[in-house]
Amino acid sequence: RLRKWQERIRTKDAGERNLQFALSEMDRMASALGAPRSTREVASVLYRRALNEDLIRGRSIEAVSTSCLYAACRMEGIPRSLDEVTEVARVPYKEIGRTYRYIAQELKLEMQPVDPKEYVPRFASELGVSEEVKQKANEIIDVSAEQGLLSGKSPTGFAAAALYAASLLCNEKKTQREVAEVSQVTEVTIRNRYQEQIEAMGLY
Amino acid sequence: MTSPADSIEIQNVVASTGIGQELDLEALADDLPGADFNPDNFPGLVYRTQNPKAAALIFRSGKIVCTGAKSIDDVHEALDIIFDKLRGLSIPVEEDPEITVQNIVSSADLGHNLNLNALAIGLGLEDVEYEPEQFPGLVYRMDEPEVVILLFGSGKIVITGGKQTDDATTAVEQIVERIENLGLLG
DNA sequence: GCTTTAAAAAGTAACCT
DNA sequence: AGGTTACTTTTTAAAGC
Repeated sequence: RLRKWQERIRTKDAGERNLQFALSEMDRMASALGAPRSTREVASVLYRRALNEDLIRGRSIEAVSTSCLYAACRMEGIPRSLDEVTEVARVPYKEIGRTYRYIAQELKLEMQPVDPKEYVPRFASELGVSEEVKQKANEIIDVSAEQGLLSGKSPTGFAAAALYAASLLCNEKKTQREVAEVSQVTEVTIRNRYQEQIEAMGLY
Repeated sequence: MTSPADSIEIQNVVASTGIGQELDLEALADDLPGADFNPDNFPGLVYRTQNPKAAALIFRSGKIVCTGAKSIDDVHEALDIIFDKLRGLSIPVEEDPEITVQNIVSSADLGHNLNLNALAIGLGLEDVEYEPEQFPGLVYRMDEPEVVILLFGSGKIVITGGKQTDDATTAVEQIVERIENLGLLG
């Protein structure tokens, strides 16, 4: 009886210690990603829910913490791509993706696909383009998505191409290389999405 | 009018069987030309047949997995070739070992582009996995028949996890009906 | 969970010319 | 800029770590 009681305390203490570690990890990554405090709070709520529903068994605290932060950014409408998250994480891309899908399913988060427009403000400010370019990029995204070009495409690449096209249309040209750098997408992908988008806009 | 069900093509059939006889894979690797055996990487010996094209994983226990065949008949033909090769090596093989089809992978074409974003919401986010950042296909798990369907923006789809030939047909009819009811097909 | 095998779908990426 | 190769997803059995 005493053993069980001691074990319970030990488990609870371990859980608390692990929770503190998870919270500090999420805080570290959120800082590195420049995510606001609200996002860290959402992420910590997700982690506590995962802990309460025993979703961490068989997975690393690192992977669950990282996935919660990735999900929280999306839920707050200020997504970080899996590539960006991987850069500040201590677990590989594939494991973050797999753990995120598991957590999202089990916690019934019913995550909507990321809207490429949600990447525009951040990429645009990193590129240092005007408000006009942002608006044009959003317009390009809406028009080409309505024409069915978005299905299956990476939201990051879609946003990157729209920003590249918008920078040309607004005479504030950014090179494909510059856009590729801030969006973590290859120039080949930007070129491919760009061609489809300007055709959709009737601008070729 | 051709229906999507008519576009179904079986792409791969996975089946398991066994010869009811323990095998010395090291010796078998030497006696079977073209056999790949790397016990450090994987416990099974890999043997490929050319006609029909298939790959067999042969285990020490005598159990065999056959994959890559384009039809159930091809699975039987490929395994018969392997059974005969083993017999030719003086390894006793039962007359007609039981062969169990474990998985059939098929492809089909719905004939219209799909708005995967709308489809994810329409089919129910709880039953759907659609993460275009990680993979361009929408993953839909169907209960009856119990198969997994991958749907792409082009309208092309993949049906996998079925054990019977008509699972794919039933699945395609079901998914077409669901998408039509959602007003998302063409 | 991982290792291996096959196959389709479409997107993205890496590498070479 | 283009082409090739290769990886992402799903399924499934096998024996063993």
